[in-house]
This record gives sequence, C-alpha cells and structure tokens, in this order.
Amino acid sequence: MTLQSDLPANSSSEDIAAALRRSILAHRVSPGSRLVEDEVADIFGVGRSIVRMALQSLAHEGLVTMIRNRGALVADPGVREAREVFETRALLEPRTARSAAERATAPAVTRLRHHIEAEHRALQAGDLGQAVYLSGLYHVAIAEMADQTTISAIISTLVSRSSLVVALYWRRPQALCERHAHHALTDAIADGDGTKAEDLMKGHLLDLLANLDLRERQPVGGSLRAVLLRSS
Amino acid sequence: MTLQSDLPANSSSEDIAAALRRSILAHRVSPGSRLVEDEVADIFGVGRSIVRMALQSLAHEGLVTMIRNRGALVADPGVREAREVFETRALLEPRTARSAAERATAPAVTRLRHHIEAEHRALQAGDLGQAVYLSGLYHVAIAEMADQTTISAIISTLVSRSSLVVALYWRRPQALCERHAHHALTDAIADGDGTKAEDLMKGHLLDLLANLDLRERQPVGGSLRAVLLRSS
DNA sequence: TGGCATAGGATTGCTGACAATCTTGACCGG
DNA sequence: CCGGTCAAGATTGTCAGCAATCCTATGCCA
Repeated sequence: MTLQSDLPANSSSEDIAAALRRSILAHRVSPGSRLVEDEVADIFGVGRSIVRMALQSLAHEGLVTMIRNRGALVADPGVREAREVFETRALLEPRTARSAAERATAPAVTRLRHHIEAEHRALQAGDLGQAVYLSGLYHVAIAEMADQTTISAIISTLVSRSSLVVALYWRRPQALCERHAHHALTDAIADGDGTKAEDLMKGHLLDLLANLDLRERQPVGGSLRAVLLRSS
Repeated sequence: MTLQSDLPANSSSEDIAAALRRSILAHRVSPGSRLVEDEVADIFGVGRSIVRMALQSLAHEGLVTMIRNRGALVADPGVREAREVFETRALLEPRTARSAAERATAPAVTRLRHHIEAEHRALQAGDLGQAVYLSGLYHVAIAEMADQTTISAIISTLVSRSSLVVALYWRRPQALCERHAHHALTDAIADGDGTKAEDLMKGHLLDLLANLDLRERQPVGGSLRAVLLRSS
C-alpha cells in the first residue's frame, strides 16, 4: 500500500478519512486492496482507534467494505452497483443542476471553471486518477451551488462511488467527452438557463454510463492467494 | 432517558444501533436528548466502544448529531432540513414506486398490506410514534421491492430522518390521509400500474410536506438549562 | 500427488485506564 | 445584586494490551 500522507502528525479521524478518501478516489489504491489498521496507523502516526473510526466513516460512504474479524478492503463495486449508482445520480443531479443554474452567482461560476481547468491540467499531466477525482469535485461543486445540503451530501457520496466504478469499468483511456460536457454545462449554469442545465446534466450522466464496460468481471485484488488461484 | 432495551445481554454495535434507531424513530426519545455513552453502555450491558460505534453509525444516518468533546444528541432537524428531506424523497421515491409496481410479486404485495395493517393497529392503540415508525417501514418496503439496493439504502435513511421531522413539525394529531394514500398506492402496485404508482407516490409525498408546520422554531431539548432559559 | 488436520503468525475486537476537555456551581470583588 | 474566575465533577478522546478470530503453511497420511 502506498499512501502519501503529507504527515499531519497527530490528526483527527476525519483528517485520516479525508486522506484515505483522496487516495481511493484518485485510484492510488486499487479496489480490493486491504487497509490494515496497524499499517495505516503507522503511516499517519496515530493510534488504531482513530484509524478504525476513519475506516468506519468510509465504510458508511461505500468506499470501503468492512468484514468482521477480517478488516477493511477498498470497495469493489460489481456491475449491478455500478449501474445503480449512475441511475441514482440520474434521478438527483439533473434537477440539482437546474437549481444551481437558477441561483448561480459570478464567483460560484468562476469556481466551477477553476475546477474544469484543474481537471484539464491533471489530464495533460497524464494523471488520470487525479482527473477523475477532480471531475467528481466539479459535480459536487454544482450540488453545493444548488444550496441544498441534504441532496449535496448524497450526491457527494454517489460521486465518490462513481470514481471507484470508473476505476473498474471505464472503457476509454482518454475521455475527451468530459471536457466538452463540463464546459457546456458550466455555460448553461452561467447563463442561468435552468432547463438547459438540467438537460445537459441528464445527457452527461447517460453518456458516462454508456462509456462504462459493464460486463461481468471477476472481483479484483483481495488476497494474493485469490489472485494466483484466478490466474491458473 | 428511557430506552427499553429488551436485554440482548452482549450484542454487537449494529444491534445497539438498531435498538437506538427504533427508540428514536418511534419518538420514545425526543430530538435534542443527550445520549451519554456510559449510560447507554450500562443499559445494554456492553462496553463504551460498542456504543461509540453505534452512535457513529446513527450519526452517519443523520439521526444523531455528534459534537466533539460534548457527545451525542438525538438529531434536531431545522425547517430547512425538514423541507430538503422531503424534496429529496420526492425526487427518488416516485420513480422507485414505479419500478416496484413493474416488478411486483404477490408475496411482496402481501407484505405491504401487512405493513399497513400494523400501522393501523398502532394508530388505534394510540401509539402515534410507533405508527410513524411503521409508516416509514412501508416506504422502505416499496424501495426494496424495486430491487435497487443503492436507492433503497438512501431512501431508508431519508425515511428515518422524516420520522424525526414528523415528530417536530407534524400539524395534525391523527393523520387519516396516510391510510388512504397507502392503500391506494398498494393497489396500484398490486395492479402493476407503474405510472399510477409513480403519480400516487408523488402526490403522497407532497401531501406529507403540506401537512408539516414549517414555521421557524426554537431548537428543542438540549440541556435543561437551555430549555429554562428559553421559557423565561 | 492430493486432501486434511493443526500449529504459528498476523490481524482484528474489546476492555480498562488515563489524559483532555467541557460543564457546573461556588466563590469573590465590585 | 451582578459579572467574572476558578476548582470539582462529569464526559469524551485516546492509547496500550490482551483475548478472539482468521489466514497461512507445514506436516501427516492415504
């Protein structure tokens, strides 16, 4: 496991959860990897109880799977969950994009464009994982513009899980569609055109789902033994 | 704090969380009440770590608010959150009801009717809290019929939070509308009429929202001191 | 060789104790 | 009488250690 920790020395469980989350969403640890409590605790320089709390948080978000007496794994969503996550987003995000457009402010739109730029830079630097992570932040930023904390929180976890799904099922290495979709959507929001924003978001999500390769797949990772058994 | 514990002696954190959840949803503990770790631990005969995990679970569900160094309170949603919870349900549940209708099976419909009967009995017994709890289970049962675990889980937490909202903002002591709405909805599902089920669910949720008294309200509960200060 | 039992190591589950923090109530000066 | 300060009690936060559990690998036997 290679987690860059930025050494916050003694940090709270939320700090640890955030650091782990970033690593998972940016695909620096792959789905199915074990997250051993002692190991994580040593990396961040904290006790195991802190790590346990952080892992439980991530488990509630669906980023980590905890199995009793066996520990925590980075979640490894199947095709069914992959589909469900995007279907749920399709129910929530279009309407939310409309609300965001209806109450768009100049600084908020600027923030959206900065998100897109950062994502673009990551792509050009070849860091696909980081780009996916930033792309998720863009969607969360829209949800926050809509000023509905409840929906915003739900979308945030769905976006997180989408990042795992993309790590496992994404078909095309370079997703050029992304950039255009986000640009067009941002323009609609900047114009305050709620209907257009709603439509664009809906199309964008369907597009993402269509670009997944949702064929049944053997669960990846797990123990080394499982990997070797599978390759034989 | 009066929590009936049914004494499962040494139970897991999920058992404790479930017991606490029931007590909260059935309005046996009021929003704003403190949930002291030692106290809960004694009631259920377990250690504090177990209780901590259970409380953290409930916090993630939005039923409990945890404040660092100050402990856990039963959540006390404001009018804004009340509205948002129902708005989110209005986005998710109608479509889910349609799916449920489209794949309805006879035993599942029977289960729905049993839910309604149980709710009815609770109402007649005068246990409004229990009735609200069972009414929530009815909605969750529909979500489960739709066979979408992701949406189902989200709806489940939203329904839980709705129960808190009802405890705080419900306008009319006897909600007769409920029974008719649930009956009609069940009929539509039994007939496999997805469109009708979707419409009925939408109307039902709007109806619920309309029956809330969403005027700004001083936060209830908390410390006794806060209560007394407010009444002066 | 292949299947099965078993010992060893690794990891998690949990408890008790102690430190850190907050609340409460009394005290004191104005 | 009022406001502020401070100590005592209550409660949470964290850690270290031990027990329980599971995985792995070795050895045995057919």
